[in-house]
Amino acid sequence: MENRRPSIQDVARKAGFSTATVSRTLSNPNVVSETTRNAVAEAIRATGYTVNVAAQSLRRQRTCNIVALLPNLANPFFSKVVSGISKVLAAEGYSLMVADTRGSLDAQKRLLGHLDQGSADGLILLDGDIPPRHFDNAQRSRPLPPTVMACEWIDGSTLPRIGIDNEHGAALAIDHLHQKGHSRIGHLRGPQGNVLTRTREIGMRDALAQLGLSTRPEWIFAGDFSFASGAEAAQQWLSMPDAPTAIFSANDEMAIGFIGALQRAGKSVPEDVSVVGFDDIEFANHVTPRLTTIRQPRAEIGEVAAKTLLQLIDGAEIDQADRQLDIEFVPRASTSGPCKG
Amino acid sequence: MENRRPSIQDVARKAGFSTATVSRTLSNPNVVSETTRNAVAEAIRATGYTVNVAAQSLRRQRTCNIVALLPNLANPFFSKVVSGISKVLAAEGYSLMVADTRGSLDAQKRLLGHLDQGSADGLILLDGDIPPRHFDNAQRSRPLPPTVMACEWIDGSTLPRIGIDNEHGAALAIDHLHQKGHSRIGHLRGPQGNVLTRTREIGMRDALAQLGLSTRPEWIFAGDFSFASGAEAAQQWLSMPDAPTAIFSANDEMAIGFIGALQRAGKSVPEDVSVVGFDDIEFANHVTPRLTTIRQPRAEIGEVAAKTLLQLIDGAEIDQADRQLDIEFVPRASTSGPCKG
DNA sequence: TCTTAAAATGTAATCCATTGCATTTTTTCT
DNA sequence: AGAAAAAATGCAATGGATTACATTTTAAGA
Repeated sequence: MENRRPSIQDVARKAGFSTATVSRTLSNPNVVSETTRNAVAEAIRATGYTVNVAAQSLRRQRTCNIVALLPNLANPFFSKVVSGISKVLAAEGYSLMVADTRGSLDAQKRLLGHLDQGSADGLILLDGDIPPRHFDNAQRSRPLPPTVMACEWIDGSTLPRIGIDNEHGAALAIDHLHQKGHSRIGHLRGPQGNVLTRTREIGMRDALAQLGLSTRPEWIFAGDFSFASGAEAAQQWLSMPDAPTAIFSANDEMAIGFIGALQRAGKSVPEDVSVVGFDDIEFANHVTPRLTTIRQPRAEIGEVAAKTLLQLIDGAEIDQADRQLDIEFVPRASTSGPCKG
Repeated sequence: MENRRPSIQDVARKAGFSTATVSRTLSNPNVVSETTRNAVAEAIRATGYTVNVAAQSLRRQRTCNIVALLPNLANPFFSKVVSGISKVLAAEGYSLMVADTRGSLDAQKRLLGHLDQGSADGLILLDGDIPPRHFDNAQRSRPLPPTVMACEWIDGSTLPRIGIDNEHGAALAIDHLHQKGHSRIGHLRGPQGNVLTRTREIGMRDALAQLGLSTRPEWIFAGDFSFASGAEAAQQWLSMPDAPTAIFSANDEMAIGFIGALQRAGKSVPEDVSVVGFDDIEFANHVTPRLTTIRQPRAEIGEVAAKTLLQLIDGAEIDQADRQLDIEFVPRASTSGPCKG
């Protein structure tokens, strides 16, 4: 009672050919005769053979696995990007392995092991907060596998990256608020040190300057991209004698947390304060008031990142090291002129 | 200029030992002498060696990969479950591969290939809508790898499953509405054919019956777990002469979509209609009104599923084929007595 | 010190598919 | 029909790590 999985040997024996021929039938059918092709197909059916991917990877020196490193799997922003990645990879016969970078230190270490172990043919990096030395070939004992960054990026790195023009996005938000008549504009920041936090804030300040406006230090609220941090900012806003009439939030979740907390305190949006978010997560279109925001093509970012990586793996040169996809300003109901209420 | 990655041979040569000893040093350090251990460690450092996982998998006949099949990666409900899975697996040295089951037919097929190819040591199934024949050993050419189901499940299958008592959850919602004084209670259903849809609806009907109540066919709104379908249901509700005063929604997203659409139509919740959701996704606590719902321990479901699978892989017998984790009723602001407004 | 057990290490087979090269078979052309 | 070219197939090495079994070294016991 043989109970191991059938190997290519079993198929070869049953079909009456060598393993070489069976292998060729599978990977390059048109070099074998039709008769053989049929015989092999039949033997495969009879044995229930499927290729052993470990052996295949070992011999071919590639795994057809791609690793995506992301800060937080549970975050709906990323999950849609990953969904786009997954779609493209699946279509090309690659499998996607995902790994949270924010786990225990131990997990973090094991994860970085993927960079060395040859467990993946390539890497998609969605977290800009990983120590850059891991990605600098000069400091590595072994060259980095093909890698692209998406959404976030590591400063100073020359890895290709796919994302959007965050400063432009911020400018769209500010211009809109200005057009609505606001001049007292505050900002709900992302986490310290994050590249998105930085560029969105810079974009905001530049846009304000362009319009001859400026913000005030106390109008910049600390946040970390979470609902809760938006709600905390709302408390500060409420206690402020001289609060801004409009807020540009570095992402939608904080904007929604902010609005929710204000509403619970008896304020209304946009009557008491206008709010613009960033990302256009699905939820933004279903809260009340519907959130004015900047749309990022999340699934597309994932798709383009995956395609770029596959090109890189195939040895192509990437012409555009910093590919910026189009964003869109989405006016909805969370903004109006100041002092309407 | 040798440019291939260092293998265990290179380490062995440099350390002056056989590959067997190097291998043992790595996988079972206490069977080699301390001197050797140090020499090997030094050689590893010098060469920059890391194990080749393909070769290791081939020889050991296991990959340390786990595949999770889920209907939709972009769904925030699942992403938190996956996050829990990922956490446990990472801690045990396993990698997680994720695959959307709802892609092209081609993708679907390739995905099911994971069941055969030995590309994974085990499988976590989060989608109850995969044709059962793929999971029935009697109909398969090869026995299924160790598999557990989480959240959803396949009817009639004997695979171990980790989830919650959905009927009980529904009953909690109904009891609450009844206590608030509602007797005209409607339901926002999940997608047709889904096991969660079915059990939650049954739970609702049973609970109503228990209370001597019943619902009406027109009070059962079709849905598919999306925001949009909740919003559509709201339109129907608005046009209804004899609408229910309370709605139990099969998940939070539909509940939120429903509430948002009502608010845009000038109605308010809970004054015009009370709403109870299901799941307690993070959003639920940040919308206005904050959503009364049934909390599922999403991360914990993922963790328990992963642990159970690892036990199964280690050959343990699973005593509880249907493990139900505790749920919690979370009263918030979207429910009140009827006709308050 | 000699014997025996225990510890440490080495040898070589094994896991399975792929592929360069050699060989055989078939086709084509004169 | 015979020679040359093309197509089909086979042989055997290869990828890298693991491990049963054999052998050597060290430690323990008498």
